[in-house]
Amino acid sequence: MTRWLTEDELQAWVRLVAVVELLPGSLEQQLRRDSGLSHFEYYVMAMLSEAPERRLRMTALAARSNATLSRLSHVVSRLEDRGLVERAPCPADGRATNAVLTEAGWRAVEAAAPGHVEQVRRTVLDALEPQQVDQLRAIAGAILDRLDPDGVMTAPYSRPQGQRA
Amino acid sequence: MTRWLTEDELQAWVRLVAVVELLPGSLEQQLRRDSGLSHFEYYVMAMLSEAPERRLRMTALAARSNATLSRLSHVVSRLEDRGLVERAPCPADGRATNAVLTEAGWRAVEAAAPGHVEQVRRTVLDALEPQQVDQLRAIAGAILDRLDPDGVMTAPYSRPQGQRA
DNA sequence: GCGCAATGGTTGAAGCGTCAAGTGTTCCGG
DNA sequence: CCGGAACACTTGACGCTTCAACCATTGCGC
Repeated sequence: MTRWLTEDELQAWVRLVAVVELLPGSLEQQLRRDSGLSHFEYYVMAMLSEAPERRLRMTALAARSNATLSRLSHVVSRLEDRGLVERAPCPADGRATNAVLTEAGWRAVEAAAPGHVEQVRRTVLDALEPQQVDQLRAIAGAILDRLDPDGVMTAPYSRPQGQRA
Repeated sequence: MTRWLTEDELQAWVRLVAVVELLPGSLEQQLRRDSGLSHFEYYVMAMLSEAPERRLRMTALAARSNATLSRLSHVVSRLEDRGLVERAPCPADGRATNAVLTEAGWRAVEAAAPGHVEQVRRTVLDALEPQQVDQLRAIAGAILDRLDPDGVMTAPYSRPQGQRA
């Protein structure tokens, strides 16, 4: 009783899978080469850089970056060793930990951002017509309603503000 | 001199990143739960199941699955341990190895396919209007021209044939 | 207040991917 | 043909993610 895919659906699907498979590697490669950061490390630090006080609780940071607390904890430990992030106990809740971007961390993000945005333009946005960008916004939005109904991952961007990618 | 992203571009980009980040996990989870296979294992075996004789040379298989030869070699070793795939030296070229799907491997793919297709429908295709599926096909195609100019990853599907995802 | 589940986070071992180095073929110039 | 370069992998060590177990703190029922 499986509803198999039509030819059109199959092609759309195969291409989407290929994009999903290839895009992370492309971003990863550029960032690692030019900034010595993994995409995940960059993303975590970018989230911190946009947060008030450049600090966020581990749980919030994990949600925004779609990571388990464990993964985040390990990564923050490594970033801490490199002096890019610091941990600070949360005064309001003794169980919680805040991750704080250091000055060096801020500079690292600032330095990495332009190259990253360039890469995004090169591989995605500049490949599309303006109307396709709109279509992509709608399509990705529709898919996200299924994948992430609460919009946890896009939360920081859901209310229009001037922010970098 | 960085061309920063416009509001529209930023939103499209943020959502695409979220999809790219979330979709693999969603597929992974369903497959692992229902079939005990990782998405990559499933994908490799699906490629084999569609190949003539259900066999492919390691290099070709690696290209189709966007993996390094090393990664593929490790994965094939594990699948071999589980009796789902076998290695056979290639008679035509002494350097080459063929990966062959076993009967058990074929049954595993057959068993996993319906659930996987269901998941694809649930999370992506059924979330979109028919015209959006067409748009997605064009958009993903345009991005792939940048990411994978030679169309290595979509090669098996470039010529229309009746095949499952 | 007291006990106990829930919350927030860390840790260590195991598994998978990557990278560098290695083995054995095949191709090819001379 | 003979030697070296290119090719098709394989292997082992290292790094990152996951998973399960763990500890400390907080909230809550009573």
